[in-house]
Amino acid sequence: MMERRARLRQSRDVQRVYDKGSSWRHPLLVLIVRPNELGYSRVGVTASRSVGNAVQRNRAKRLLREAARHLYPEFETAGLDVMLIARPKLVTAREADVEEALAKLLKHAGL
RNA sequence: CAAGUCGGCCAGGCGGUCGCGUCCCGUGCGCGGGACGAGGAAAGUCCGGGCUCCAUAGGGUGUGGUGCUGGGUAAUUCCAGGUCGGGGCGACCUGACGGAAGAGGGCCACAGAAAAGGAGACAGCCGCGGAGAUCUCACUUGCCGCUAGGUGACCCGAUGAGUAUCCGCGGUGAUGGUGAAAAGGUGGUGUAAGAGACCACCGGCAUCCGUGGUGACACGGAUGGCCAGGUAACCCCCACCAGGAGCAAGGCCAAGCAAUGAGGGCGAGUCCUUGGACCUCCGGUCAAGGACGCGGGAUGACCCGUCCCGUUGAGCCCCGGGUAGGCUGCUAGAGAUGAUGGGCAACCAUCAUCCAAGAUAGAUGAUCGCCACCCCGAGGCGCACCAGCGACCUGGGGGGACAGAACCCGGCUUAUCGGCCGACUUGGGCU
RNA sequence: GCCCCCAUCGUCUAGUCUGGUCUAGGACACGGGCCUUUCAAGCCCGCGACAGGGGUUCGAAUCCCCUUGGGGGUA
Repeated sequence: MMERRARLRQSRDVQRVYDKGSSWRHPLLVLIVRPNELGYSRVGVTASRSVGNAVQRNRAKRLLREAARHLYPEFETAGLDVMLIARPKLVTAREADVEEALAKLLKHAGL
């Protein structure tokens, strides 16, 4: 994943994004975005029980991180807190498909 | 060669590119380099322990667990060996059975006569008592007939017969049927009919003795009463074991609120002694101490007992406020590998060498190439009349499971594409 | 992560402790019929479940074990 400061790690940060952020959906994943005041962007990933067992949840989160790592330069300086939520179909997807889906969502979000 | 049994092992490999976590080194603080980085089940959380905190005079009653035997182990519901029962031709698998004649209670639906301490008579069989034929023969007699004979009446007599049958009383557990289960089996004696009522043999049980074994138990002998249903994964009895919670345990730091709280409610008292002050000087109020009682807490299931606190405030409930950040625990351990020795084995002892994940919105990933492995179908080549076969060659397509450490171990259970190795059994063939 | 609890017709439940009378009962829902001009209500009939597997027992929704799926608590 990216370096530590570019991750969303605190429970309160995640909760703030969930409460106040704007969301965009895709069959593979959901994107939630909220501006922060740090001058750089942070990314968090999550996968609920509905995605599958522990192996499948880890796999889903790794795919999301990998896609976010590749696209991070696109929005690094935008100063946003970004949450990526895995959906069940993500488990069977390829990394390139995930990256494409994330790019599409970021475009919709105006980045 | 075929079929099978048991045990062990692996969980594709190599190399690029881009990344992640921990530690170490260097640094121009931007970063660079190096080492290490999931499993056999990491899973389910079903057992057992370590570790941490809380508690810990004692006694009793419970609750939960275990249950052939002696070992192994830190410990177990685990493991290995033995014993017994069941299954299999066998290798082997599997189960527990402590106790139901050693305490007691409960339950055994339906069916069936009867379902549990010895009961019970539905049918059947038998005895006794009572009632009691049909029919046959003879006697008497009517009719028909020449005779032989036929047919009817009478209900006196005889026989089958006091029989069949019916009723009552009793005997019977052998037979039938019911059921998961009906109180040993076979043969005989016996009897009115029968019955372990008695006898012989067999099976099983109990007690005692002997031999072997640490023991469960096995083998042999004697005696006994003649035989005792199932269920304790129903209560229970016996023996043994178990204090409670869990790393979100626990410790430290920081931050923060009205700083264990400003509010509301509930909440257990009488007596005696002493003291001085006040009052309306009988007495009451106040302070200290004591007795009995009451309330609460600890003894983490309960009771007694013990200890502590409170009885103008212990404690409980409502309401309200704040933090949920960092460090530590955190990985060197019942540790791994090898050798030697002991033991049938599980396992143990000694020595040597080695250090091998520590994440915390939670690291071990993404992608590409090559080579192995498995499957599918195509072409060539070879064999073949065909069907087809092939361990050879060529180039394609597809597949690789179950699953992710979260304090750490030992087990169990469950999931799992496929592959390899070893030991053994049975059957067939060849030498 | 750890610790608990639960699972019965489409839904809510009774029965489970104390095994048999369970072919598993009830309510709502659903389907059909009667009634009504029609609808509703009412009456009658029907459909419909013991999460899965194994064991104990003559017999299991019930007792025991394993698995699966839900729910709750915990700084």
